[in-house]
Amino acid sequence: YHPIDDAMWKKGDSLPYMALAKTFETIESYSSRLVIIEHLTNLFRSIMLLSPKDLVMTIYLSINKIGPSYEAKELGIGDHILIKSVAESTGRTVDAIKQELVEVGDLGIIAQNARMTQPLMFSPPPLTIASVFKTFQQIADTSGTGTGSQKKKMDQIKKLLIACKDCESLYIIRSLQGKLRIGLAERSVLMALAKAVLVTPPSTEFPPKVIDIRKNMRPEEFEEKYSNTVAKVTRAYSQLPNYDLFVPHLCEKDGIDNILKTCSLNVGIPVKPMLAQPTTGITQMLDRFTDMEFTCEFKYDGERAQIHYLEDGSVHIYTRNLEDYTGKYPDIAANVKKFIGPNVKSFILDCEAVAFDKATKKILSFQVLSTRARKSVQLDQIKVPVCVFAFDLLFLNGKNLINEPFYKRREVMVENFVPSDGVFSFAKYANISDVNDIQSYLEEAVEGNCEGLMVKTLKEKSIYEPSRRSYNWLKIKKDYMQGMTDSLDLVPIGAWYGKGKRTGTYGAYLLACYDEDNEEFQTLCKIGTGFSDKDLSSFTEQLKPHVINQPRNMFRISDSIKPDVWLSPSQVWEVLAADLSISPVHTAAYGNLESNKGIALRFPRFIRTREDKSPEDATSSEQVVLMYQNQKINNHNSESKPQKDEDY
DNA sequence: CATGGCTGCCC
DNA sequence: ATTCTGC
DNA sequence: GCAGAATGGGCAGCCATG
Repeated sequence: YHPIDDAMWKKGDSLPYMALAKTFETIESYSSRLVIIEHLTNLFRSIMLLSPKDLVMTIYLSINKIGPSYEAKELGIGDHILIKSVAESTGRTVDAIKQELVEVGDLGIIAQNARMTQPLMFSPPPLTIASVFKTFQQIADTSGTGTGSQKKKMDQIKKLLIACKDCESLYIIRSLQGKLRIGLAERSVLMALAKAVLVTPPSTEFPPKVIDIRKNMRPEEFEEKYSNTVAKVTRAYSQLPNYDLFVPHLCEKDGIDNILKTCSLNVGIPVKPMLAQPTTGITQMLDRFTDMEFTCEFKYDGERAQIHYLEDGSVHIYTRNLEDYTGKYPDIAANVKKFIGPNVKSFILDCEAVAFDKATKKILSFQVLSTRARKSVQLDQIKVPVCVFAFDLLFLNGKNLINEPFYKRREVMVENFVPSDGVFSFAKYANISDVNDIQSYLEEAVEGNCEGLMVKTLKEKSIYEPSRRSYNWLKIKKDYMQGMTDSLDLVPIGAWYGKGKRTGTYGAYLLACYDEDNEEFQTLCKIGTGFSDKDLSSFTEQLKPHVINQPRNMFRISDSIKPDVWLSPSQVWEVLAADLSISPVHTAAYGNLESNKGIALRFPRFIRTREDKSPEDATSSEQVVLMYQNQKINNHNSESKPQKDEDY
């Protein structure tokens, strides 16, 4: 590939959106990530030479964002508005589009196949990367009640669609849906970016001296440089996850060499957080950490909070996905001075914010935390107080700690922060390695209203490096472990058509338990995970004969749940879940715990069919209530309080 | 001005 | 969040 | 083992509708 001669535009031309759309089309036709990355690399090489100003916008369009999470506005566009837009621009009804969606499984394909029927005085100019990106930003900026902002958004979408040629509408629609689904996500985009700057080094000359560095290099030599570059680039990005700032540094002369310095950690700018991989048992965990020292920590059920404290005393708080949630937690900001040691001037602390009952000094459930207001919260209006549980320290007093081993980071954290009742605490931990000790520690964690344990290496491979392996930590929850959580046996009574790679089969089902007293099926959850591809197609076949036109009278269903098809009860499926919650939409044990509310499953997944059971043998509503009441923590949040309190 | 649907984001 | 799948 | 793409419950906040 020659990045100048083979590009579909010339230096000085505006970068056509078609160049990106065609690259997406190619990428979509391959499943090998190596091939995918090579194609995107080539596009990036051309852009860096011919239209360098458009590189950042192209990256954003490739990862489906319009800016860094912590500052970008959202599109505020969903399937509803998109279907309406496609319907209007093709002169068809919303119902017709929805009907076709069942067969096609992809709104983008429908848009691509349709002829746009808007009358045009003259054909609009071709889309450019800049015009598409700008329109996306304008859509995000469109807001306001009574101003018809949704209509305005639809008009902007329709304008885009009319200007689309060829496969462009496919990717415009998918971008607006927030799902490109071409087998490319941020990690591969970063690898392609790294490869592009390596293969065709940024240069002030045009054409540059080096078009393809591989021509003067042995393949092994290139491969080594490449993996080195990827490591540096992804590392740098995780320290400065902002393409507006990061890309210019990368494209400087010697950008790669200096990238870790030019894109260093900054207090006030979020860091990509370390994440954890699920582990099915203690043995598996021990296998992963053979011959390494590790530590076990309670895994609290709250919200990840990366707390930044700047020298000027200001505080910023970011979520797991780098959203700015400072406005949600003014109480944490106000409390910082209560929990820092005397020498602390600035820090980045990795924590979990957990709902906390000050009276009983107990942790409250995630569901309670989620009722907290989220925007511009005033200190005196806080209804759900939180306690911060800190577990890692990434930065202190101007010093970057992410290259220190975990035991060291923890040491510095414990030295410099001060637990404060109901306000701040260290995540409880123990440096244990014996299987039985870990087992009982896990039980203790669950007893203490936690989800389970986090397991982390202390010395070897213990630096804070989300770029290399984003799942370098392990998590153990009791529901991952066989025999530690009761499963449920439930009946599919409805189904939804699958989308994307599940087109042609049902993609999700509505499950119910059986209420013996009323002889009715009551819904407990939808389910869409745990199925192998084979399961998906065989269930679709098996259940087809059981499709019914109307829900049976013996189905208790809330108005807000409308499956694409109803099913007569015919099978029983074993299902696992992490928790049970009070539900506004599901009808299991309706009114039993709270008036007008039922019970639902949290994180439901399919395990297997229960060939030995018939629908009436499914888990009963009574059993569901018992399971709810047996939870260590629930939303009534007290063992002493009777559960039934709806009438007094 | 209340309600309900849609969206984004948390898990 | 959980899970499956191709590489 | 990674990266990507299917899918879950449930909440606040925003906007249209009546």
